[in-house]
Amino acid sequence: MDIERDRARATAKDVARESGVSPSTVSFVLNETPGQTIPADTQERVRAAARRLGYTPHRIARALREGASRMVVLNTAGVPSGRGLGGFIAGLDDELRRLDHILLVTHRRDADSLTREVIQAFAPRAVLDLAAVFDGSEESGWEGGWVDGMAVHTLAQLRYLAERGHRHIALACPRDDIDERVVSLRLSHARRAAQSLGLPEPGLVVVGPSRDEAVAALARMRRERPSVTAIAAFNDDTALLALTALRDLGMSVPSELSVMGFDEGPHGAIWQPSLTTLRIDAEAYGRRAARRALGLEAEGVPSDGTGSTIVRRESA
Amino acid sequence: MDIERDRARATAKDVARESGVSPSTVSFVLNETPGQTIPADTQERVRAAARRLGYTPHRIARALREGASRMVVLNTAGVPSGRGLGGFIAGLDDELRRLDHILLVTHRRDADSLTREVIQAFAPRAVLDLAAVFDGSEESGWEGGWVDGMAVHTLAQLRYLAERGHRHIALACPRDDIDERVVSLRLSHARRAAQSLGLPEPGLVVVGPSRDEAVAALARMRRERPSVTAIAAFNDDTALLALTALRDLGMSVPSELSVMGFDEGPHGAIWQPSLTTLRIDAEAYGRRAARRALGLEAEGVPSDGTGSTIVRRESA
DNA sequence: TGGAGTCACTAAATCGAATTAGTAACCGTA
DNA sequence: TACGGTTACTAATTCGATTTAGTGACTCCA
Repeated sequence: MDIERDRARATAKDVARESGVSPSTVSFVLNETPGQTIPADTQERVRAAARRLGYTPHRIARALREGASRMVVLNTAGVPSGRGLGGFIAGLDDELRRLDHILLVTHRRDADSLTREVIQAFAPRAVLDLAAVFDGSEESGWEGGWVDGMAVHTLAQLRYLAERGHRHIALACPRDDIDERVVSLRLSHARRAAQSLGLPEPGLVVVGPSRDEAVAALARMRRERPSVTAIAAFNDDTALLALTALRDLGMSVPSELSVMGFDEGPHGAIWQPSLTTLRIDAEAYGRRAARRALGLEAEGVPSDGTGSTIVRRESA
Repeated sequence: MDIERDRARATAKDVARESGVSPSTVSFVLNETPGQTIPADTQERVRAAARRLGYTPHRIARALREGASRMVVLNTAGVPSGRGLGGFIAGLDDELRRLDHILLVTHRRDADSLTREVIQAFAPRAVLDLAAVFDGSEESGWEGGWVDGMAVHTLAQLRYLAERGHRHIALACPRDDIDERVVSLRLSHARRAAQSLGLPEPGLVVVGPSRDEAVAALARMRRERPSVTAIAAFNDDTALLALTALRDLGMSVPSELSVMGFDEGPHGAIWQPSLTTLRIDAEAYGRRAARRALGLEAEGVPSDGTGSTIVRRESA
């Protein structure tokens, strides 16, 4: 269980006493407060004392004074968890840590209550809500970030299929606990991508949530749009469900129909047939999101289409 | 991105002014401080003012005063994420919320640094580290909780196989990013379960991390322990990898070898052959863990073997 | 040599809630 | 009628870091 209690944690006052100055001076030295003139030897004395006592600022006290904790909350509710999200979180976490902030992740579906609660509770510097982001709309502050990256990645997915000769493509999207906004943003990206590739408007198949429903949906698609030769899935799990349904229908992949995943997950490699998909490296986007959340300039982070690679396997 | 800032949030002082009493009285009323005698009409005046102003206590200030935030941190690093974990978290979250605490989940692999950092930063009431819990050892404070539940569930898994006539069972465990301690605890549970069922000591197959390695491991098992007729996997993903490897080896499941998963995940149902597994309802354990973390009596939570059901499908 | 300006600091206020130590006013009773 | 006890509150302190407003001591230039 690991409850750890402060065993007489050192405060700024302790450091002050130890180094023979006032708490104010300790603060000035340790925070390198601009406009203060403190000689190098005093600074060294203070720093040494802080080190000796193992002083770490009490962040709650600091947060009370500053009016906000050095903390960013990310709510992932409703966003599928492929490798891309993992990378995004890793990048975000790492960059925030570098900026002396802490990332905390929540899984709440009801983003509203979560957001309000956490804000009330801890006054984080920022609350990032992935699902809200996918509203696609407007001034969410994420432009150029992961979301625009998603547009580029979606283009890469469709381009791969187009290059292999597919013109009539269907978009497979899930109906489970994934947030609708996320799905519809991906769809609009896909439509635009198809257009820019000179493909006809792609159709839509909703696979799931159950296996039977997936089978029914694909059978219907087969009847109503027999020209479709490839399926671009919303994510790997959707693709796998589609593969299962196609097998149930006795169709062979990829000879009769190709299937392509998105945001590589762990199961595609061991499926039968194995799943062709797109590996997304979202770490850089995570870093950028971190800087943006703190109101810093995001520098040196790629905003172009790099960061995704085709994982070519059997299904497409 | 959703940064929300306090737009002039009401403080206890505001409530005091509004209701014509002192901040102390406000605190007494709203916290129902024992030993204070405040007439009902005054109480009502204070509460009404609080309501009118939309007052919510500033939790950072409260945390500074109390020495700990009303918050519990759960680190899931290295624990596989089947449905069981999800349920555990849901139960934990819900119960903590009921107790006016907030749950925050982190994904850090290096639990140590995480723990230290978060404790320093926010002084949570408790930090739960699932991986550490699985050290299995001693006084972790979790006895009787999810971990002991795991022992019972493991027994249920092996019993199902035993009842279907299997005597020589191999335990399949993963070699990926799952914490070793978790794996070894499950193994010791499984050994004890086998013993209590009167089965011979079960063997061990390490499947993975790659498909090729899984194939090699199962081929070796086949050679060296041909009497084995069933595999009890560490979790669903391990089971699926084993199924894939067996297919690669041209073996048929379940006629030549049965495979059983653990802690039902989403993919087993759509696999070929579909995966027989165990569904774990860990929500009750989550609730119990919540109360325990806050030092309360855990009441009315099942500690016996209820809370898991066999999901019978094709593979075993 | 006196006034302005810098240096090297410190005292005190602040953030918001909780809590300890009081303090008037009243009530009963010895 | 004076004393103890309760009622209904309030003032002041605390948590720990940050920050504003100072304050002596010294330097420099006129």
